[in-house]
Parts: sequence; structure tokens; C-alpha cells
Amino acid sequence: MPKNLVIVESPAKARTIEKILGKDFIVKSCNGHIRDLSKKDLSIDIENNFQPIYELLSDKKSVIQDLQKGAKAAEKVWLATDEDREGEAISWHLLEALKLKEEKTERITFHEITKTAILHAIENPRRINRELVNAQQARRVLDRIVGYELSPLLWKKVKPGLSAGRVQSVAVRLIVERENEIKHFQTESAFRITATFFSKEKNEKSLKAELNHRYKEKTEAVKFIKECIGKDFQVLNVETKPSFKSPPPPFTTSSLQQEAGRKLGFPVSKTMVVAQQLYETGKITYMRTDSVNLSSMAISACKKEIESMFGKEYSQVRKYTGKIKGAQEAHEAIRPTYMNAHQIEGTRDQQNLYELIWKRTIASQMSNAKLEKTVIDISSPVKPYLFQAKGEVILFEGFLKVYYESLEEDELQEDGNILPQVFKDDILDYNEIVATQKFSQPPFRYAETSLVRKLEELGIGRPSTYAPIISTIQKRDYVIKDSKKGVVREFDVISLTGRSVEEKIQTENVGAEKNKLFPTDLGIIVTDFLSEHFVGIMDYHFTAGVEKQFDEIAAGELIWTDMIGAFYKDFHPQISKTDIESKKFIGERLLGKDPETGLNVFVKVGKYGPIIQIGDTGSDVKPKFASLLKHQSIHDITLEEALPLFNFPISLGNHDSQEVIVSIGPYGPYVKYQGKFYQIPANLNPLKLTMNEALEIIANKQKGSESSIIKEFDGDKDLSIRKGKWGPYIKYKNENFKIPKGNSPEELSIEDCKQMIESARLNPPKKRTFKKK
DNA sequence: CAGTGAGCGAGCTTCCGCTTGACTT
Repeated sequence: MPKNLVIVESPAKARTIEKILGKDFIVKSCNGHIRDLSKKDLSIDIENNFQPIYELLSDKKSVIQDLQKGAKAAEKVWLATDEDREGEAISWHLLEALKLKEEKTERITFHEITKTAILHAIENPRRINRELVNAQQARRVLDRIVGYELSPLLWKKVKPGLSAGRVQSVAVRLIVERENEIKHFQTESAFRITATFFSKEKNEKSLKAELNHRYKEKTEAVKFIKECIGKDFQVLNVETKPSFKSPPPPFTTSSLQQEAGRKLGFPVSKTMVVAQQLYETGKITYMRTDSVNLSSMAISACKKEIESMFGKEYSQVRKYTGKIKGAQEAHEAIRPTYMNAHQIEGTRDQQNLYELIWKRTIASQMSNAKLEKTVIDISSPVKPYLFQAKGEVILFEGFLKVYYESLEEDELQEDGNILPQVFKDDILDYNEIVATQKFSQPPFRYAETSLVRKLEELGIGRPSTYAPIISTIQKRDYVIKDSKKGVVREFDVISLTGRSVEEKIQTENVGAEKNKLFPTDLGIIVTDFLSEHFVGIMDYHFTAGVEKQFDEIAAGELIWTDMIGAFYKDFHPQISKTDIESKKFIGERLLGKDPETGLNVFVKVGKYGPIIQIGDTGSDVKPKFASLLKHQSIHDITLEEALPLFNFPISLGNHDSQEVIVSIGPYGPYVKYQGKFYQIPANLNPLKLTMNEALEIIANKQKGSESSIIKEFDGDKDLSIRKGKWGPYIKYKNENFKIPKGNSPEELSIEDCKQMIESARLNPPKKRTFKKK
């Protein structure tokens, strides 16, 4: 029996370390936190100086039992959880929950999983850092108080089941405010003047240049263009400057999510799932980290790869240090475990993500790209303005040989082009000079990844929570991921070729956005409510402020219960005050009077979402209600748009002597035909649905269910092989059966299927236990 | 899964940050 038990946070890590330490050590994983405040109630004894009341996590029972057994048998227990605030707390909870004796317990930490680092850690154990643990308790208790006092207030004032918290409420606020900026954005336009010049003598390729001034008015632009007719243009100056580009640092959770989003089109959650798979199969280091640091081993491995692939001049050893404030760097950056594995076996997604990580890691240890930037100034007929041509030439690729960092939409810049050679005082002629009307752009809506980036910038949330935050705010209906079609906009173009000036109107499609986060009516209302009554919590810098205090607690300069006490003293009375003084906060708005009945018409957010209401609440006649359609908002819907919602259900008439009905149900708009329901796609307006469209929806659905059939059998009409959410399965009458792995569904015979059904019946799958939601 | 929303009131919902299961129709 091994004398030593080492406890780490993750099983994959445990396996690796066990190999390193050898037979005297057994290494087990606690799988993260094992104890927490009870979910049922606040579980903080306010009267008793905010003492937290912890309980063991129910889903960790078997883990804890196993650890307890191991600890009993061992002579020494080594707590080797992560070296950050949460990790320290996990060690402390282990100490308490497993009832470990302090004298036979050691706390060790290491930054990289190598033999040297781990042996060094074993030789230098320490005690649990109580101050750091207290900083974690303060974090935990603060989040609980905020979440569990704000949420019930929302249930009462807005709608049951809602939630609020230090992180999620600010995330929603970012999206709501961005939407407001877009709504109030004043578009301005100006005329951008571009020209293509050529040298009469040299007959080289043409030179594109832009005037360093934009004219606000069309008349001014036209006047300028006319001034150019027949003029010569002189090269005033040619300036060439060397320049360089450095590679981006290795991946953190957040930067990986962004790049995988932009380059591979992965949503945040998918990136994490695939990265987890790579981690578990030992291909990459840990995927939840905010560190850009690489181990010395990784750095030398990179160097070796780069030098053998590209040569010495491409290698440049770099040490990256985190710049994010408050980052708790318990892990390395995300990198391949073995730099010499350029590709891996696995699914397409795994290979793509791995390749991205490999390239980014390699690039981070490569030399700068060397560039030459050239600016050519060319005279214009109107002083003091001049035309400028900008070019960029890559002299030495450096890291660009393997990796280009993609840019956010708002960072997109025009690439410098390659310029023909011209000299000072050269005289140029023009091919064309064009004035194009350009419109200023409103800010972009957040996508999942850009929201994560913003949260990280503000120090809000942690690598392990970025993906859950995104899903929580959508699950609560505060935010929806959606796409928006652009609108066509006209713009003026005035062009000069030879001596003729031509004016045209062209069109462009603007404002189209894909997979962006839009606030819902509910999200807007909850944000307004919280911003009005809880300015402090909703402040974008609230988290940064409390993080600073957590650091002080960790440094022993502040007592954690004092910090929480000071916070609670202001926060709790604000909850009570709002509870008493604030009325229902559901965005109710009077639209006008119903022309038929003369009754008041309102919109508001109801128990099941945004609704329109005819008649006053509490009057003798029971009011009538109807749901708003998707894309309608209580904030701007008009009486004329709202009233037709009461027309449902709408009969479209008969088809094959059966009635076709359109209506709105709890799951959205639908067509009902022959007792069956068919969902109406979001791009069709249910109010204006035609019989033909309805029949098409029905036909599509029926085709869809047919196309899920992989194979049918003439011998048995009840039997079919179908494609399902979890892969192919056998359908027999109304029952479904799993196909054991390793069979190709197309080749199964009736007998094969019957046999599988037989064996499935003999070994029924365990009932899935659903977690209470 | 499919046409809810008054009022009454029981009993329910909720936070953030660590981790990985179990394995479906």
C-alpha cells in the first residue's frame, strides 16, 4: 500500500502525476470543489458575523468517500490543488471535510507537470494559506448574498424564476447598452476621394491614393472633382520606414474562444468541449487558464521545432507575462503537450482546434515580421490637402509564416498594397478620381466571443465560467443569439475619367449581422430595474473593486468579515427599501384605446413573456391577452401593430376538406392541420401566412421526417433504421432501440435488427435521472 | 409540448467558480 496520497483537482492531471511519482504515491482527483453553501437558502449566518454554512456537494459523494478511504490508509496526504484562490480553498475544504490531521497533511503547488517541478514541490511543502482561503470565502459569500437577495426581488417585482448576479447582470447590461448605442446612433456621411494615378513616362502599374480630407457635402466633393479635370499631379514626397509586427502571446481560455470563433466558427461552448477532449487525450495542456506563460520545457521544444522547420533566424525565445489585472495564474497557457506533434488523430473539429493551438504556440516563439511601410504624398489641386498612397511590403515573414491573428470587426483595417516605384517630383496623370459617399457605422453588437473578451477586459468572470455565463443569460431569456438581415442603402458616387464627370447612385447592403447577441424585452427591463436601484452592483468596475479587496484579504491587510460587513450594511437596506417602495416593474405602456371597445390597450412583460392586454387589470370585465411575436418589442410596438395579434387563431380555409389553422402557442407560432402541429419558421409572419406557405411548411416537415429514414424493409413495414440526434437507431413500431457501436446502419438486415431489439430488451438501458432544474 | 396571462396562495425559482460524469431516442 502506498504511503502517500496526493490530491489534485482533475483526473487527467492525477494520471500524469502518478506516473511521475512512482509506486510510493497514489494520486487521486477531487474533481473541483467538494463543499459549498447549500443551494436551498442563503446559508450564511448573518447574525453570527457572516459565518458560511457549508455542505458536501451531493454529486461528489463517491469521490469524497474514495478520498476518505485513501486518506485513512495513507501516512501522509499531499494537497496539490491549483495555486490560486479557489485551489487554496479546495485544499482547505478537503482538510476539513476529510477530517485530515494537520500534522500528516502537506500543501504543495507546482506550475508545470514535470518531474523536476513536482519533486521540488514535494521537497518544499507548506501550510494552507488561511488568508487566501478567506479571500475565497469572501468571494463566495459576496456572490451568494448578491445573487440570493437580488433574484427574489426580481421574482416579486418582475417575473418568477429570474436571476441576477455580480457577473451575469453586468454581462446583460453590456448588451443592453450596446443596443441603445446602436439605436441612438446618428449616421453621418462624408465623401471619400480616391484616385488611381499613373506615370506617363514609366507606364508602370497604377498607384492608388486617397485624399487626406473628406468632404461633408456633395457639392463640395463635386467641386473638388471638377478642380481635378486635366490637372497634373506631382509626387511631393516618398517616405519609407522600416516597421515590424510581433506575434500574439499563446492562448488563454478567452483568446482561444475568440480565435476559434472567428477562424473556425465555433461557439464558445463548442470550443470548450473540443478543447476538453484534446486535454483528456493528453494532447494539450489545461484549457481553463488566464495565463500566457509557457514552461521552460515548452519554450525549448518550440525553439527546436522552429529551427528545424524554418531555420534559426525564425526563432526568438519570448517570455510572456500576464497583463490582465487580477489574473490568477494557476496554469500554463493553452499549448500542445508535445510541440513535435504538428498534427493529431481525431475528429475534424479536434484537428482544427489543435492546429490552431499549435500554430499560435509556435508563432509566439518566432521572430518579428519585418515590414517596410511607404507613404507617398501627391499634390492635389486644393491646398492644403494632398493625396496619399500607403503601401506595406513584408521584408521578412517571421511568425507570419505560420500564424495570422484575426481581427475583430471593429478593428478591420485596409491592407497596405504594394506600390509601384515612383520618385519625388515625378509627374503623374490620373486614370480615375472618385468621390464616394461613406457612412459612419454604429458600434457592432456583441457576439459570444467578443462579449467574453469584454468581460475579461473588465476582469469579470473566470476562464471556467465564460461559457456558462453566455448560456445562462440566454437561458433566462435576457439575451438571444440572432441574425439580422441588412438593409439596402443608397450612396452617391461622383467619378472623373478623362475630362468627363459622372454622377451615379449606387446601393449597398448594410447592418447585416450573424449570430449576435440581442437583448430581449425582459433583459432590458431587468437591466433598467437593477441599474435604477443597484448602481453599485451594476457598475462595470464593481468586480475590479472587490477583487482589490480580496487581494488585501489575501495579503492579510483586511479581515474578510469586515469587508462583507461593510458591503452588507449598504446593500441589504437597499434591497428592503426597493422591496417596499418599488411597484411591479414590467415595462407596462399604454398604447391607446381599442377602436372597437374603447378599452385601454397595454403592453408589458407577463408571466410567459411580452404580451398585449385589452382592458384594465381589476376591472369588471376580464382583460384579454395575446403574446407578442418574435421581433416585436414592448418598447416600440404600436397600437396598429398590436391589435391584429388578437386575430389568432386564424383559419386559412380547407385543404383536402380539412381546416388549416394558424395560431400562437406556448412554443411560438404554428400551423395546425389534421390534428398535427407545424412550427412556423421565424422568417415568416404568422399574421400574413398564406395557404400556400402553410402547405409548404407542412410538406417540408413531412419530408424532413422521411429524410431521417436511412433504411426501410419490405419484409417488415414496422421496422426502419433512422437518423437521430445521437446517431442512427432502430425504430420498431413506436419503440426506438440503440444500435451497438461498430455496426454500419446501412448494411443491417431485418435479422440483425430483430436481434438487436431482442438484446436491447434483455438489457434495458438505465433510466436517465434528470437533475431538477 | 400546442389556444396561458384576473385573484387567491402554497411551493417553487436564484449566485459564482472548481471539476467531470453518464450515455440517452
